[in-house]
Amino acid sequence: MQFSIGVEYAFHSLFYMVDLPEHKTIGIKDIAKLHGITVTYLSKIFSKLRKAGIVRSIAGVNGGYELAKGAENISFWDIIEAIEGTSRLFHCIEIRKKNIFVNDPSIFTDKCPCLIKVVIQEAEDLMRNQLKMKSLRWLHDQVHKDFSVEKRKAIADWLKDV
Amino acid sequence: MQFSIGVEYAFHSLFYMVDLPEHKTIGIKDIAKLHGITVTYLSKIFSKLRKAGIVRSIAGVNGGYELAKGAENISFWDIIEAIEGTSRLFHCIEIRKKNIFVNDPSIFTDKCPCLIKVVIQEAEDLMRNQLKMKSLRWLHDQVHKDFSVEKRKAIADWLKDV
DNA sequence: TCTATTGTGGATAATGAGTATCCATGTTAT
DNA sequence: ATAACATGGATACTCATTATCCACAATAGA
Repeated sequence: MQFSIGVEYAFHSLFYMVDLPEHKTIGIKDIAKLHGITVTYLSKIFSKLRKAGIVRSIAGVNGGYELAKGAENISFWDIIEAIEGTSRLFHCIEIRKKNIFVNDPSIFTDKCPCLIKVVIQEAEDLMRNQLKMKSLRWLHDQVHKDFSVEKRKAIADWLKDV
Repeated sequence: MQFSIGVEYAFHSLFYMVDLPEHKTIGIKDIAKLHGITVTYLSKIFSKLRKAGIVRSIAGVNGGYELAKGAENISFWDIIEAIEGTSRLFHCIEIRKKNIFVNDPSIFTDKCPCLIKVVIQEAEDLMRNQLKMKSLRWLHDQVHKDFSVEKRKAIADWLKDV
């Protein structure tokens, strides 16, 4: 039970896009090369990010992607939910409906929703809310603080040429 | 990205075992019939619960399963971890290692562990801790509070005969 | 207008985890 | 001894994820 690899690709792709100069886009081709994966595969991931309103696409020559809103308004959970979808960790499929006590409805009248589901979803919400509090901007600033001058320059140069 | 169905089978199986009289065991066969699944499949789930120290097995005639400790000492998370394992939601496979900046090690010297992983794991820990606070006993008492006298009797009678 | 560049989406295959069953084996009360 | 019970190996089926190829649409610049 893990997040898909697409979440990691999304995080690391978006991380570099924070430094993109205003009105400059970056092509899928360049990010795919950066990660060593194919263009068409990464495009599926960016398709999800686009539908979630995290990035914006510009078609045609010199087109590409840019962040659809400020990095401070893109949370960790926004990115995860864009890739993983909105489904819950515990999806009660009501196996109780099949159990032997069901034959007598007067005896088997559980309250719905199932309490197990409620408890697990409440715990899940704690996690989600924590992830909603950390933004892509925060991640970017924390990480860049520890980058050397040379590394920041290397990234900036690379972004200039793509 | 969801918990496996085994988690639900485990919860609903253990729920009935709380009412089991002292030193009385229940056979896999009866629980499997209750849920409408095969004995061998449910035995895989109970094998995990046994290895996690949640239930204890007695082989041979009149054998079966019983809780290995008090229901108040079995948390929601204990049950989930027994079935799902201990792996984390976000397992950073370090795609950065493949990226183009790696060719120059003096430039690419990220601190490990990856900050993305740290943040997600901290959020996950909030969820885990919340699930560690709710016990099987608590679930049992909350649900039984709302059960009718007839239903409680039906369950008790069923447990007496298995 | 033509063309090279860039994103979009359908079709498809490979992989791997989860779901599920059957059967052989070991243990134990009667 | 035997019937009842758990255990573990082998196997197959299903399904989401991972991944690629290709045809198509959009667009900037020659």
